[in-house]
Amino acid sequence: MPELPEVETIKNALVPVVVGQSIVDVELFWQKALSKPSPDEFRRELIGQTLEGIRRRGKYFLFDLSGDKTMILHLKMTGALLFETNSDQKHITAIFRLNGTDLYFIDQRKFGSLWLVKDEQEVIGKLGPEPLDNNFTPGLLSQVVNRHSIPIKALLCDQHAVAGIGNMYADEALFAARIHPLKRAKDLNISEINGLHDSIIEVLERGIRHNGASISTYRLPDGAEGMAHTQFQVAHRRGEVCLTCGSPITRISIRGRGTYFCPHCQPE
DNA sequence: CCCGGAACCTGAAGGC
DNA sequence: TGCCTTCAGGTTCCGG
Repeated sequence: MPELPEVETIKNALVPVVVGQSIVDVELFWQKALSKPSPDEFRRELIGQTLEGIRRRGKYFLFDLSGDKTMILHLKMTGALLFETNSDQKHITAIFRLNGTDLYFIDQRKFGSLWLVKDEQEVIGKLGPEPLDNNFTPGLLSQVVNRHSIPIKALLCDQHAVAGIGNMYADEALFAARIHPLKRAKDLNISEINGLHDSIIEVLERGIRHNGASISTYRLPDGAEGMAHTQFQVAHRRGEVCLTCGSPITRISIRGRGTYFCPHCQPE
């Protein structure tokens, strides 16, 4: 599932290829993916514009255009952005035909979303801090954590608390920090918060270094798989043992999300 | 404030 | 083999 490292990896792969290209045509096959504006307006406004840059905020892609609007895209759970296609691609949500490349927005479960807006804040304005920015300090994390009494796992997945962390990397960060996922956020002490801060950065950066995790449908734009899942200590390791202590990895459900952890390394 | 559940979707996996 | 159910999890919303 695309989380911060996956979105960052895709963005970094797209930039050298598509930035500078102009949009020749836009085909939208799943209209419900488009939150704003209307499909006609979307197509009319995009055609002829140049892609001037791509940024990431949390799990969102922000496409800077030569006009005064920004196209925003979210892959949700099964979305992918691919160059060309391997002929039998199903589930095409949209095709962006550029003057040098065709960019396909593929989405098996059709949860992905698109926007074209003047003010990007109306889409991403409520996101929490970027965990890989310099301003994401232990003190900032402490402020966020102390405001909530929900399980720390649930808080890490809340995009309004910290942006970009999803189910997989939340489990990985908590394992690295040796914190039980059900521990109430505000019950974390200073040293746990400091450790969690460092662990969040560590697991996200490791994810990026390994090109993201191909647990599900995630692919790089050229179709290659990421390797970050081979580094996972607990996430999606159902039925396996902890690489640190040999205890069986346990799976519980927190807020309806599968949560993997080591009960020995992450005691209550 | 916190939680559970539903909704949006499809395909994979498991049970019988 | 095949039908049926459950599960997967990013985000939002709604009710208790």
